Amino acid sequence: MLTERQNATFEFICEYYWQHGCAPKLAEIAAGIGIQSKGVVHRYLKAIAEEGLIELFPGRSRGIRLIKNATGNFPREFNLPFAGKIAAGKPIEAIPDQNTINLADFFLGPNRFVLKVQGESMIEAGILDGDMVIVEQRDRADDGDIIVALIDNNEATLKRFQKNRDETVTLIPANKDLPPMVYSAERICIQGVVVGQMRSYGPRKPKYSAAR
Amino acid sequence: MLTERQNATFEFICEYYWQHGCAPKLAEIAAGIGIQSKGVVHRYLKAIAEEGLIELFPGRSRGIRLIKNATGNFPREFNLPFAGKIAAGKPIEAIPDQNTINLADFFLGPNRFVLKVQGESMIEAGILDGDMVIVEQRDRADDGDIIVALIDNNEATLKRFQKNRDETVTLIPANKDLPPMVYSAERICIQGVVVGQMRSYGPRKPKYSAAR
DNA sequence: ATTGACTGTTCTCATTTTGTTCTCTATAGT
DNA sequence: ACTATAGAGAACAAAATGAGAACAGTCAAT
Repeated sequence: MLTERQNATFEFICEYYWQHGCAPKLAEIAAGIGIQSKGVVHRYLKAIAEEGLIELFPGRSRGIRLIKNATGNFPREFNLPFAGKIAAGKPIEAIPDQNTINLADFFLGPNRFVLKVQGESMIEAGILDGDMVIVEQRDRADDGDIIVALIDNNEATLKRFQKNRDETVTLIPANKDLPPMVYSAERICIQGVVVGQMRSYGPRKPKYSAAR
Repeated sequence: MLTERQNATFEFICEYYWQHGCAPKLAEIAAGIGIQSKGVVHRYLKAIAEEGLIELFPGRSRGIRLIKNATGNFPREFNLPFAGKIAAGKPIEAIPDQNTINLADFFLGPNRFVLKVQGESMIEAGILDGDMVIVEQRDRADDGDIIVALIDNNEATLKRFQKNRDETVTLIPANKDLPPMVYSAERICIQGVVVGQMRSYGPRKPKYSAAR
């Protein structure tokens, strides 16, 4: 169990990590939690390491590695170089002031989960069989949103949503072969709204990690 | 675990790499991080190589290859809850032992960058106007791969790749309105292969104060 | 092939920074 | 009084940083 100051130290380290992408040095931690002595910081670090929250590399500068995250800190280092726009017939056009793209901003958010899509009902909206969709849990949607809906508390489906005036809703597939369906509002339970979509090509199959 | 200056060195290399398309030489790195000595730079390079972030080709000029991008130093979790499969007409089917999906495994990798797609030439492959594609830098591709190609060192394009017997290649759009194009192999320079694709719906319309 | 400029590699040396270990003091709470 | 927590600060060893010289391999031009 960490003491109050040890906890403050740990949170400072997490935040520093999040901002800088590397561990702070002792003097920085001291300044960050409002004390002068590096020696005291070192004492705290040993205690935190004892708890298993961090790992220390003795003697090394910034020799701290986070084992567990403080709540809510997203890794800022989840990004890829952003090369610009590609349009048919033109050279790749760089976009100034944006040379990396942060996938966290792109996908992460509260109350989101991932579903793997089976079937081709949304193929004309660019959602293919096997794609992943990121769904934000909500109980209402706007017209035109792609939603995950439960019909009669039984069938799940992925369709475009449209609310009608007469207390009915229409679920519209993006597939010429499938007709839009009209339901009375009570039969439809909105599970969430699709906020993102992703697909992985190539021999490398998407990996899943079991929950800890 | 990199030190502060080693990290600065590494970031400089990454930046230089994506800016110039090749690795910097030692003197350039030295100037870039604000020191005089090539020897010091070399010491840093060995340390970074030790961490597995770059690969060194001894003796060669600009003999540095990036293994990971600037942010892949330390492992962090990047997970979303994985709810299972959704297929039309069935309940959502949970997949045992796959409760979270790791976006890092899905998308991150060496020599990858992101392009924003303009135009609808790949629309039937589920790549829409405005989508992002993750491209892995490579100079060769297999038949059927979706590649980023440079035609006559000028035009960039995103097409499906097919190698023909007679030293030509065919670039095939996924759009009925556009014909496949045949080029002599010398005119085509493969920039990379699409390994992933993603799309973000929104940004969400201003939220009206919805009474839940 | 030979040359010379360039670039990477390997050293040594000096300096600064940083982590580590101490001792000492102070404050609360049982 | 005793103990646990907090903090200051000194002293020291080790790590990190940097300069620069000397050498060797690469590469392009003659």
